[in-house]
Amino acid sequence: MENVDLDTVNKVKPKMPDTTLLYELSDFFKLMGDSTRIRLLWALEENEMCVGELALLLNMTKSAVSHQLKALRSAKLVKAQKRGKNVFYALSDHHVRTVLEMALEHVAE
Amino acid sequence: MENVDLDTVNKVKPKMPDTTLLYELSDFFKLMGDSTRIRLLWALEENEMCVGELALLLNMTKSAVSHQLKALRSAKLVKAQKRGKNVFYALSDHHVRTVLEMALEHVAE
DNA sequence: ATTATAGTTGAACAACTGTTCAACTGTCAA
DNA sequence: TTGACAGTTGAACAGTTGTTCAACTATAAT
Repeated sequence: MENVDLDTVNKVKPKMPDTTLLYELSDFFKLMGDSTRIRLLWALEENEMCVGELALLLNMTKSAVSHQLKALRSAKLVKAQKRGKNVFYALSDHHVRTVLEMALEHVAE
Repeated sequence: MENVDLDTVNKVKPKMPDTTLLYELSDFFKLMGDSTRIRLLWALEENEMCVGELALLLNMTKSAVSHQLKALRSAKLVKAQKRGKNVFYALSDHHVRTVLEMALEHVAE
């Protein structure tokens, strides 16, 4: 004897996005849900930088930075370019900028 | 003998947002970075619903749903209203809608 | 060739996260 | 008041995550 409105549930059910899409969506947000990665993205929005510069800027080890850059890279949020001994990273998509600004607006209110 | 451009680092450093803001920002994304919570938000965008309905819709226990709703509630993303034996949840802010659609656009490309 | 630096990688570890379970509160109906 | 149902809560557990460490590759300079 459940006290739920089945009509409501059945009305909403077909409007839910595809499961695959939902996972991609939450994976995207998961990637942003870490202060280190957010800082990396923010920094790269200002300037392309190599791993050592990013490490210095964020006061972290190169290893830690490299690990996080790898995550951002496999999500295609940043791209890497090797020049000499250095690997320079840059935003691959300025869609990211919009989302960041959007969220900042939400948070800052 | 570090091979980094200190000028770049020093130029970017003051442009980085305040630490507190960065944490709020990543906390916000962290909250979205879970498929259950995303689905809850999506569902509530269609209709306010009680815990039992949400549990049915998402095929989860009421307990699990309740736990996640609590997280969303303390972040002020949803609001609760008790009516009789039921507790109805609704989006407290349709800023959320914009961010979701924004991100969806990014993911869906 | 040798050495030093830049960056990457994988394993290990601690910290955190989401779900389950069981016990609980509060509300309605009989 | 008793019973049934809606929802909440905290502890426990497994799975995941981020950083560290040490070993590694690759490039440049001497």
